[in-house]
Amino acid sequence: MSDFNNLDPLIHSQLRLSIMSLLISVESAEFVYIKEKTGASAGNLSVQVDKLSTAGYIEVVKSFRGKKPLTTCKITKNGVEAFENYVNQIQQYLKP
Amino acid sequence: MSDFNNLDPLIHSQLRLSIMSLLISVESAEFVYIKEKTGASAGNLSVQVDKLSTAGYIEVVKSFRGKKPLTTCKITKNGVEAFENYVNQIQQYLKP
DNA sequence: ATTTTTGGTTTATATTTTAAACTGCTTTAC
DNA sequence: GTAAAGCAGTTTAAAATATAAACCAAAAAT
Repeated sequence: MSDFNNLDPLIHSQLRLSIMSLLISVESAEFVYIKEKTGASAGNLSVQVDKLSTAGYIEVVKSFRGKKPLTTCKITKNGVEAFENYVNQIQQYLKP
Repeated sequence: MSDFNNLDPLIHSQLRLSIMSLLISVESAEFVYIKEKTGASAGNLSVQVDKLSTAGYIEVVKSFRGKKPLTTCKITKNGVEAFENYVNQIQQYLKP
């Protein structure tokens, strides 16, 4: 069984993969920054950030900068693990 | 832009990725064989094979072995190209 | 001869993704 | 000062996808 089946579906998604691979290389990132970097719409990003957060892969903190709302995302230990797992698996499968 | 966006969505899917990565390393493969290797249900496999075929990524030939229907799949030149492209891109993005 | 199996396809349902519309506050323009 | 426009998101609804369930025709088994 060449099982791509156990590729974590929560990570295996265009946008969530972008988010995770951005967050893994950075201490934390603001919503707007992620939005710009990934090119996602605010709505889509909001939903996907929620999913990653619910899964415990990222931590989301809502605060304010001056008077404007500020949403900050940070990958969790679990998130790092899940992402590395995903990468290892897909690398394995797609090995030349 | 760390663009995962141009990861061909036709290939970026659990099952279709399985199918393609199986077909790329083999001259051709029978439906039943692919089904066993990937662990997919017949229905799901049928649909995804259709999509890859419609996209011109694989070629599907329906014949008979003895008296039983036999569906054979073979990756096309376009398919090889698309797959290699996909692999290169994701390798690039996920490079450690 | 009818039941089961094989090799699928079609259709319906569940899930996911994506975008459109909305909210609440702020700043700018008039 | 108040209406219009912007910013930073969220919620909801619609479109697309994936998956499974139901089905079909022929063949094999009982």
